[in-house]
Amino acid sequence: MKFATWNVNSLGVRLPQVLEWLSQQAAAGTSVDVLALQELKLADEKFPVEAFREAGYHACWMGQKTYNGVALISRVPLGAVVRNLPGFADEQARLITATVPCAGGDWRVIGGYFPNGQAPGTEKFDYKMRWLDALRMWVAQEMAQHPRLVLMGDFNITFDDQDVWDPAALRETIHCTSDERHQLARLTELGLVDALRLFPQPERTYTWWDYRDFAFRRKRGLRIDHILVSAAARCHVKACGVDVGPRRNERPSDHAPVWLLTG
DNA sequence: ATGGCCATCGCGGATGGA
Repeated sequence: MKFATWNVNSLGVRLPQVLEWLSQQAAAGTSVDVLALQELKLADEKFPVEAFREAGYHACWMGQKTYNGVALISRVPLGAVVRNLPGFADEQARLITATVPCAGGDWRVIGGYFPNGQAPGTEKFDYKMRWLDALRMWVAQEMAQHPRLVLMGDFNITFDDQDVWDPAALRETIHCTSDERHQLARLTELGLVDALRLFPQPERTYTWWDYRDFAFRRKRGLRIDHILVSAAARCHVKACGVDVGPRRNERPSDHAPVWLLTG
């Protein structure tokens, strides 16, 4: 199985790039089985279900006009879909959970677009913390029922300074605060592993680069998109990496896809 | 020192992102 996550910053704009990337992956020998997408910025009725169907994918999604929006794209039909966090009232479409049937054992997949948080001390930061509390409860509950679980998406949090191009300058700024990292640590303490760090990665491996100031070219980025796996899932993990190729496209997303290969 | 880009909505420029 190959999993991937990609914040596309508007599926309306990026759909051709997503389809191109999926076909490139297939041509390279390992086609993507499950892709989590974030920042669709599309109302539900505008989701390009037909385009994905023609590419050989089923989909479930939770969209909203203008902002946010998440989807799971899968080669096989997805089951037991849950949208957003049960019990956490939220106007924003940020989470989607589904089961991927598999002969060797089903996979439970959660795709998330975590709140940005703006800056410590703001209303939006408080919302991010409350959302993370609710997410942790949900993931704990899901892990109890589904041992083989993958949590992936745009977390909008760096694990540590290795994920930051200039840790000194960005110390305690958004994505890098101790409060956010503490939340991320509590999430992993449920029994989840940061799959990318199971394998050696190139120096300065990031998943997001500012559109401004040639940040991508200058390797000034952050690693804020992650794939976390449960212990039962981790046994099957073969490789994990970031594909920076799509960041070189014309009119790229500011994020690059992260992928995970399992056996 | 400041802001530098991009998408959305909607037709100017504000808002949000990270």
